[in-house]
Amino acid sequence: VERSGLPHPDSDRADSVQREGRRRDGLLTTGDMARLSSSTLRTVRFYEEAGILHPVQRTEGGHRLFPQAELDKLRLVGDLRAAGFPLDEIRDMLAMKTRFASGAEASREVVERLSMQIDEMSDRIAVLQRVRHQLERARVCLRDCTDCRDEELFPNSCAECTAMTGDAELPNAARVLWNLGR
Amino acid sequence: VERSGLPHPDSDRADSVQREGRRRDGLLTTGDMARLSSSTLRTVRFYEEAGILHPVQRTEGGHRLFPQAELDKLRLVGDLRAAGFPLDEIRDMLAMKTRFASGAEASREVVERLSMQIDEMSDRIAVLQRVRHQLERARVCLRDCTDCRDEELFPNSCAECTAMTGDAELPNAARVLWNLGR
DNA sequence: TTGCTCCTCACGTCACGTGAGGTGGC
DNA sequence: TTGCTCCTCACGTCACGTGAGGTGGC
Repeated sequence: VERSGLPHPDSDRADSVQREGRRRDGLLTTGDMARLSSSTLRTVRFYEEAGILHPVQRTEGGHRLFPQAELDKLRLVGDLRAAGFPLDEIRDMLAMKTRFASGAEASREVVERLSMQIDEMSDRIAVLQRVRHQLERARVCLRDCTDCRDEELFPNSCAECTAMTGDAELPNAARVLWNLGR
Repeated sequence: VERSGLPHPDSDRADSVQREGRRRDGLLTTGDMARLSSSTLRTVRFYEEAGILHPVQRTEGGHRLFPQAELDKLRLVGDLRAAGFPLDEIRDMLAMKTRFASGAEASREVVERLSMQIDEMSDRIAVLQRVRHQLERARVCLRDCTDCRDEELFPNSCAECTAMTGDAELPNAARVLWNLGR
């Protein structure tokens, strides 16, 4: 399996300058890129093919060599992918600055784009929190059944059990997981 | 385009009993399922093929008919998919109760599974919050450039600008989006 | 010289989207 | 009878995973 190790702490910049890149010219191999971004060799190559990463050069043997800035980019892309943004949008965003003639204009556009993405992320976080809360409520309901000694009701008639009927607002997850109708 | 309308509010159970399903026998068509779960016809069919949804019957013409409980299931599956869980895991979870002989045992297993999923979700929420915070910090940095009137530095030498060098802790997103090296 | 690393195809996977062309049901 | 709804293939898509078979570089 082609995999990378070690998570990358966003902190400790000082000695990471020493550790990042084992080559004396400061360039990074595909493997360095993968390890230092917690991604994979395949992902680095795929992102190059997708026009997102650009090696500064290749060795005679065809090995890619990347500058440090490409590692920073890869880390950002990884974060944005984890946030759920598609590669097309990410690529477009990375090229934004070059599309405008003045710093003021570029800044306005990039800031607006960032605002939209921040809002999207807030929406996604809210969805996750809502679903998590539903699972938490379901867990509370079903924990009561840990003491169940009933051999009559159990598999198919749990809906008639007092443990279930007691609570008026049964969360949907509990109803579905416990095969209560309705 | 085969799409469904209207988001489903998790609340108002009372009148949804009337609105859900336009048929007098209380059964739901594929289209009803899609609309009432904010998914699509394709998704409903795909979930049946995947062994997750089960129509109670088909009409002579081959139209699927689902009971209300399958709509509840579809809604839960939609929530869990939005939360990032793979279908295999969801299917397995939906079948959990049937795999145990006693209610106590089933409860313990389901509760433990829910706990793991809740923890996973908390991790994902934490990641999203971290990335969102990074984008927010980048936005603050780059907003300063909205007043940029410099025609010398702009596209390529922003790294030398006092607006950038002033702040020691430039977030990675700002460095990458503004093409500052390092 | 020996490994470990990196290379290029190329097919597989997951969860659907997107038509094409045809029938059903109130 | 006219639409709108639903049907079944079947190929496409996105972001990689996963080998197979071969070479590079300290």
